[in-house]
Amino acid sequence: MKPRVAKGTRDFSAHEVAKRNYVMGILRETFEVFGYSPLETPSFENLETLMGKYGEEGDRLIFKILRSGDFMRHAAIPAEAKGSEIADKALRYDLTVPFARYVVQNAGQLALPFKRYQMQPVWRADNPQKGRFREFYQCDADVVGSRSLWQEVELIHLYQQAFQALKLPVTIRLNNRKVLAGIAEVSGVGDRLVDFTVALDKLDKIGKDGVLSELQSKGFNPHELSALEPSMQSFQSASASLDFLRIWLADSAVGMQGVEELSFVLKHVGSAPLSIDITLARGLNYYTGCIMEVTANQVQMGSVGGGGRYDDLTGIFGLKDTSGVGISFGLDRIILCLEELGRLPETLGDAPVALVFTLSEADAPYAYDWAYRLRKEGLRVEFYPEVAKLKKQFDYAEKRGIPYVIIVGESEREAGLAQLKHLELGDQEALSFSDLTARLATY
RNA sequence: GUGGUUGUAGCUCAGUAGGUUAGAGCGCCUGAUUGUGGUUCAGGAGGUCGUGGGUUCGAGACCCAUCUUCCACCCCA
Repeated sequence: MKPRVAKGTRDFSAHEVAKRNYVMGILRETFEVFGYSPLETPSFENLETLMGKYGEEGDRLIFKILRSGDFMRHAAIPAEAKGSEIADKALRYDLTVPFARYVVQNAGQLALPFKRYQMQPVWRADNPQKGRFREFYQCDADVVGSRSLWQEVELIHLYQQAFQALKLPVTIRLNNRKVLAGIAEVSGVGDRLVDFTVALDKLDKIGKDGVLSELQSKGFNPHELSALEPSMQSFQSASASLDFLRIWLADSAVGMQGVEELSFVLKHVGSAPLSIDITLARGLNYYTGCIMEVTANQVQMGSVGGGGRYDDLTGIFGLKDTSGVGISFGLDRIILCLEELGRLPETLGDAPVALVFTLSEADAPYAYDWAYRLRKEGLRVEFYPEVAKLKKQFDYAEKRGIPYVIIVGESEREAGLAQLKHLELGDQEALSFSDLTARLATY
């Protein structure tokens, strides 16, 4: 059997972990600056906690975990066992639903509004593609217990500040589910909102004709199609699109509310790289108010983040009237974008600064003692544990990206010094312990 | 879940209309060089050709299944 990682998963080498830590560090810092506290939840939840929260498509992509022991014993008809009969747990699909579960479970203790951030892997049984994996990290910030639109403004600024710190130019696209509901309402297709939004969401990809023909195949009649057509135009500016919607949706209470919400956010969001996009729909069906999506400007990649407001999420777990709004960063895609643009810092080094050579069994204790003392000084030092040819030890240091080599042999031992050699420059010097420490500390 | 694509040495890849012991470059190991590498030279190790069936006198090449890679759809970070 050839060893390999499971489909859609990856190993992370030291270098890749360093990149991930760099991005997560910036995100953590930003989250905390904005007043969010960390939370971690289990890798898997009870199946019923997750099922039905992500739409029909989402249910299909949830990784289910077989019951332990004789997992067939609950199946009424073993030959036709249903997933829920032989599996009772599932890997988390996102961080939002486990968060909602946590909020409801601890409703009594939490001070509202409750703000949390969470950075953990999630799993989806999807087919892999560019920037798309079956195990990937999400980094979320959510707040529950406040209907204030200032939360939306704040989250947009959080996006702005985080991506600025990451040096990744992005565009935040903003829309509101209520606007979409309003459009459907005034067009007489309020009962088929989902079909409409799913098709509309593809406008930038398949064009107006593509959207129309998809709607047609879903059973929309010509009259309805022409009623919906105004939603597929492009606008000069955000204010122009809002002006248009105010007239078009005047007869729809929900639509007008959506327009007012958009214009409030727009008014207070200042210089953020924001664009109103009434074709933005997003699939997750728990969103009820504002929805947003972030795309990198110079990289061909799916979205690097998304989020929105959900009024009923905790309602599913029995806690009514608790509105929430949150955003998500796609860590893996962000790293891919930064790599493509060369925006990752070069000093992500994790390697030791020096490798102490072992020349012979007799020299080893003295050489090791140098490593021991340097480590007590807090220096990252590696000790070569075998007696080996110098060529081999040099090659090892080279391959690991270790800049300095320390050689302590018989003559150095007698002098109480060590040779410090810089691999790239090739220069070498016999130094005392304190001089050597000072040299490495300033590297 | 659907459609296409990929899989040969540690890595990148050759392998012609099915025909003896499957090749190259890089890397790796050993030596020239018993305390100073990166160059050079000489030698060497390493492959159940993704896996399982099938066709054939004969399969790395052809057929089927399955897994995997990448891409697209669906959907999404």
